[in-house]
Parts: sequence; structure tokens; C-alpha cells
Amino acid sequence: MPVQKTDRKEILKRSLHVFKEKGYHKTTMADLATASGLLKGSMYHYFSGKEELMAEVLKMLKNHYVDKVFSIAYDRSFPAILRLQKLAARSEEIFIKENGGCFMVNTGLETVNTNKSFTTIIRDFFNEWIKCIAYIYKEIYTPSEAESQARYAVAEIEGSVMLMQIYNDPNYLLRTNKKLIADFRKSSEKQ
Amino acid sequence: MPVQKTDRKEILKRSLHVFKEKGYHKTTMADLATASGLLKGSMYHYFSGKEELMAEVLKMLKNHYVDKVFSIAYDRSFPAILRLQKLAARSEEIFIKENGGCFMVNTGLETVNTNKSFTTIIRDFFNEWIKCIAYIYKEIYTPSEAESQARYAVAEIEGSVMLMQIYNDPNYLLRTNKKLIADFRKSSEKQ
Amino acid sequence: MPVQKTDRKEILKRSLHVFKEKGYHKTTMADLATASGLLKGSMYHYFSGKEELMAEVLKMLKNHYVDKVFSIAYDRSFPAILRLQKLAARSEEIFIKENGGCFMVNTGLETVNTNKSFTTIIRDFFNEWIKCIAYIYKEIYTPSEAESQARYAVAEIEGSVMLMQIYNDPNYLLRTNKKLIADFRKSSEKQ
Amino acid sequence: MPVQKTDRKEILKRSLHVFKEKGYHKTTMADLATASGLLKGSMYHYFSGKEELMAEVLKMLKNHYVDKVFSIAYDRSFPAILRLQKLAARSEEIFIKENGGCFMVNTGLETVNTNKSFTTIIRDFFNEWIKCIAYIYKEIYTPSEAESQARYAVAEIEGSVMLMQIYNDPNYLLRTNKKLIADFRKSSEKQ
DNA sequence: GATGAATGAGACTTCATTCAT
DNA sequence: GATGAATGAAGTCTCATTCAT
Repeated sequence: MPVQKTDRKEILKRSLHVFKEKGYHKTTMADLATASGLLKGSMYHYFSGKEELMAEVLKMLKNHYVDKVFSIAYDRSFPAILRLQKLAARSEEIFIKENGGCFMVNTGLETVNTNKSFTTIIRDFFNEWIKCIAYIYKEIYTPSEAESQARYAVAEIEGSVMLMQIYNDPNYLLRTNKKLIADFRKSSEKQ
Repeated sequence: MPVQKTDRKEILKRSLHVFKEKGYHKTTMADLATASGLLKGSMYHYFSGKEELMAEVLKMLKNHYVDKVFSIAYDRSFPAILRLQKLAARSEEIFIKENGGCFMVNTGLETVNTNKSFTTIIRDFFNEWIKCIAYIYKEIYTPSEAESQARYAVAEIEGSVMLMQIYNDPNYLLRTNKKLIADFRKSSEKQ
Repeated sequence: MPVQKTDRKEILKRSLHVFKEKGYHKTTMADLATASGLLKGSMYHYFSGKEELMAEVLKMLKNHYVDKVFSIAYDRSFPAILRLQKLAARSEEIFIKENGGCFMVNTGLETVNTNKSFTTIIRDFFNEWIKCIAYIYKEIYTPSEAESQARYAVAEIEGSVMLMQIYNDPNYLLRTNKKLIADFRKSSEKQ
Repeated sequence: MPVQKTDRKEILKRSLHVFKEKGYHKTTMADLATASGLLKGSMYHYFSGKEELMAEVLKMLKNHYVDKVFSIAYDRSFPAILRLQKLAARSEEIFIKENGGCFMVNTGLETVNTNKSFTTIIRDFFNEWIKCIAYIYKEIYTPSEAESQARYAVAEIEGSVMLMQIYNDPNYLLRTNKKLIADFRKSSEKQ
């Protein structure tokens, strides 16, 4: 019955959920098709294969972060500390509510030795994340110090998200975010 | 014709290398058998299946860390700062030299939704790690503050190891270790 | 958006090229559609399916041979030997230049056990070919001897075309044609 | 139930029958497995895939021809004409009785544009065939003339086999063989 | 007439596991 | 204990064909 049942964007969104749940290698094209309301064979109208599909999921997600999350950092109509808090709040929404964990890291680590093309996209994601945190930090640090601190911050957040997953306890992330904000406030006041 | 005499421990060691390289789901029993000098069928004399084998690999590795690495923290014949440095040095050896990344985290994230039994072992590993760092931190912090700081430290290290893998650049870990040691020294001196 | 106006004849011609290249079973409807400047679904406005399409390709080609090639044999305004030479020259053009090999034979052998309807058309083709050669041979042989010799000639030509394909060397056909013409000349002179 | 049900050689023989019947592309691994009394997956214990399997079938067949058929030509305990007759008789057995047609040619033409590795083996087969006929012809022709005549003979035989398949009439081959033998006898007597 | 999304059967292949020897 | 043939379910992907627009 050839009626349009869905579109690429919709398939990508639904595939993202499945990949989050099961990881790249454990997810089958049948899983993705079912989630999209299609049959296995129909997926190949939209994507040349599983690998391309995942690459597009990653790109979509990266763009979403850049447009909807990291952009918060550059909105100078709010004070730096508030922007940092907003970023933290958004990260909590994303990493905690939506089925636990950071999809970029989980995918990155699972595929780092088997799918180099994914790594490139994931690297872009981290570049953007570090850049946006550094932008805020530049209000109180030198540019090079800001970037260095941003890298530590991202590492600490991601490490916390990982522990959160292993322990199934969101407090790991919540505490780290609070600490990062408190540290920033303290450093601001020193000036 | 028995190609090679071997035993469980030897199989576990060789399997660890393969799992590190390819991850849990991408590794086949044939890969593990080849690495062990056995044929596929022979693996089942030693382990009931792939899942049990991985569980034993994780246990072996956890015990190795407890005995050979985390034990450093409890050797009070060295000053705290030196023990911290030794731990850092060992972690660099492990995470950088041996094919990049933290096997516990990589396995944990890949299987967190599909193999609960692995997660339990990995959680034990992190409990021990945090505990040993906290033991050192207690020399300058209150017990509860020490544990809190230990958790941050482990999160930051693991986050750095992850970025190290994604960026294929060991400096992420090296810088973090230096920072953690410097912070400890500074805090020590304040007292 | 109609990409390209076309018609059955044009589709058949373009499909012939693709079938020549890949054979019947390896050719997909998508290949044929692409070659025709259409999309897959549009092919079914012209032909009921792949099998009918191939049948029509074979008929078109057979008719082309009858009208444009075999007809040479019946043009008594030229001497027999010249007609034979012309036929040889045309066969060289067809079998050598256009991507090597005899489409009728290649298709016939590939489908002889699976698509009886093709075989009928291909048989017609050979009937016509043998008949036209026999027509020339009758100038020097009895009718029954002429037909017999014509069959040998066609067999030898086709065998040479086959070896030409396997060895990727057009000389197999060229030598055979020369020999057939020389034999005919010799037999003519004896009379 | 892991008991040896067959072996490589047996699979090759049975696969040959199936490939003869359906051609390379139309034959599925399931067809071959069924013919071998195995399940699809079990075929991959013996062969890395369909392509390797066919390559081995072709090699086996070529070797069979060399050892059991072409070798007749070199047995000087029989006169040349008798050796030629024996070869003809064997070729009739092979091409007529066993499901019609020459497997080497059918496979060669079907795959000449898609599987170069097959072509190499098939070329070897023809080299050997031409060589053995030439060996007999050298008794009455110069070496170079013998080889030339051998090539014509093989072409004519194969062309006849092809017509035999298309017309489903073994007389095409039978007549050609008779003619070749008669020609040889006539040429012998002239000397 | 042209489209192209959807189908669904079926292709090749992989792999954890079993078990007779 | 070791083998390796066999299994069978499941994986990714292909393709001739249909049909609503």
C-alpha cells in the first residue's frame, strides 16, 4: 500500500530511541523498522543501510544540540552564571529524563574501533560543547584558561553521566552540575 | 590434536584483549577461541557461553585492580601525595598503553541495558576505586567530603579517558591527572 | 515531473544494452529504469514485468537481424561470395564492437531451463540465420547439403564468438569468418 | 546433530548438478544446501560463500576433464583416429546425457562480466581441450596448423552444443562429431 | 503517464551453541 | 579434554512488483 507513512526525519527520531535503548550493534534493522511503522525492506528507501542511518541520527542530534542547547551559551542578554545554569538544567533534562546516559558517548565508545565515520561526528559534537562552555568561561578566565577549564568541565559532566548510568542514580550528574556552578560563582566573585 | 594446552585463566586473559578491541557484541566466540588457540566448540568446556565468559573476564579484571592497583592507596609507608601519584601513573599505563580506554566503562555502557549481571560487577569495580581514592583524601578532608571528592575525581578521570578515546589524544587524561594531583597538593598545604 | 519523454522502442533499446552488460538475472528493474530515464514504477506502464520486457527485447532484436542483416543474403544483385562477405562483416561489427558476444546465445543459455518463452524466440532467430546462410550455399550445394553446411557454419561462428568472449580476443571470430569465406570460394571454384 | 553428513567433494558434485540446472545467479545457497543434505548455514563450514563454491566446482570439473577425458588424446597405444573417436564419444556422453549443454560455456557466458575469477578457470579448461585435440592433429598437420584446426574443432563442437540446447536436439552435436572425424580420416588418407 | 513509498519474499551470510566422536 | 560438523535463528540487504497520488 504505497502511501507515505513517514519521512526521513521521523524515522531518525524513532531510530534514535531504539539505538539509545539497545546500542548500535544490538539494534537490528527490524527493530528500527518496527519503531518506524515500516517493514524492514522499506527502510532502504530512506537510507542505504544501518550505518548511514546511524550517521544521520548522530548528525541530527549534533545539530539539535548546537541549535537548541549550546546556543544558550552565546545569548549575552543573560549573565554568564545564568547561562551556565540553563545549560546545566538542559543537560539534566537530556541525560536523565530521556532514558539515561549520553547517546554520543555511548555510541562513540561502542563504535570507536569499528566505525570511524561516527567518531568524526561525535568529535564535532564535543568540539561544539567545549567551545560553548569556554565562551562563558572567557568572562572570568583568559581564553586559553577558559578552554582548558571547559574541557575539564565536559569531562567531569560526562564522567558523572557515566557513573549515573552504572549506578542508576541521577545524583551523580546533579551534584557535579551544582559543583561546577558553585565553582564558577566563586571564581567570578574573586575578581 | 590439542593445539595448545591452556586453562581458564589464560583464556580469560586472551579474551580480555579481544573484547577490548571489538567490544562485547562485535566479538564472536570464534574470535575468542582463535585468540585462545582453541576451536570454537572447545570454549564450552571452560565456560557455559559468551555471557559467562565476559562476566568472568570482568571479575578477573576487577580483582586485578583491587589487588594490584587500588591497594597502592592503602600502603601508608608512602605519603598520601605519592600514593596519589602512583595511582595516576598506573592508570595512565592501563588506560593509555593497552589499546586506549577503560574496559569497565566501555563494557558497562555497551551492555547496561542488555546484561544486568555485568553492571553489578562493574559497580563493584567503581565502589573499590572510589573507596581507595577516598581513603587518601581522608588525610586532608572529612570522611564525607573525602568520599564526595573521590567521586568527582573518578568521574573526571573517566570523562577524560572517554575524551581521550574520542579524540585519540592521551593528553586529556594526562592533564586531568596533573590537575588532580596539583589540587591535592594545594589543599594539603592549606592545612 | 516527467524527466524524459520516451516510448516502448526506446526503452527496449536501452534495456538491451543493460541486459548485454549484466545478463538477465543480474539486471534489475531499477537498472533498466535508470537506463531509460524513468523510475522503477514507471516501467510497469510499458511492460507487465521484467520477463515480458526481455521477451520484447529479444523479438525486437530478432526482427532487426532479419530486416537489416539476414536480408543481405537474399539480395541477388550481388554475387553469393560478396553476400557472404557482407554477412561476415556485419556479424563482426555486431559481435565484436557492441560489448562482445552474441546476446541471443548468452540469453538463451542463461535462461534455457528457466524461461521457455525466451527460447522460442531465440530458436526463431537461429532458424532465420541458418536459412539465410543456406540460401547462399544453395548456389553451390544441393538444398539439403546447403542447409547442413549452414548449420555447421552458424555453429562454428557461435563457437568462435564464445571463445572470443572467454579469451577476450576477437581473432577467434575473425579467423573463423575468413575460413568460412575461403572454404566457400574453394567449393565454388571446383564446380 | 554433529555427525559428518558429507564432505567437500560430495558437496561439489551435488552443487554441480544444481548449477547446471539453474545457472549461477538463479541458484541459491538453500538450493545447494538441500541438494547436499545440509542446512544453509552448514554450507559455510566448507566454503566461504557461493562464489568460492562455484570456483571450486569449476576447478574440480576442469581437473576431471584433464584427467579422465583429455588424457585420452595422449595415449599413443591407440591410433589417432581412434583417440579422436573416443574423445567424441566421451563428449557426447557428457554434453548430452548429463542434462544438456556445456557447463563451462554456460557458466562462462553468464559470468564473464561479473566474476572474472571464473573466467580464468574456464580459460584453462579450453586451453587444455584445444591442446589435446592439437596433439592428435599433429599426426597429420604441422604444429601450427594442428593448433589452428583444434581451435576450429572446439569452436564447432561448442557451437553445436549450444544449438543442441536451444533446439533441444542432440543431433546438432552428433553430426558435428561425425563430420570432424570424417574430415580427419580424409586428411589422413591424403598423406 | 509518472511517481516513489511500500511491500514481502527471499537472497547471502553470521554466529552462539550442541554433541557424537 | 578437544574436536569440528551441524544447527537454526537471526542479521543485513535486494528486488520485482503494486498502487495512491
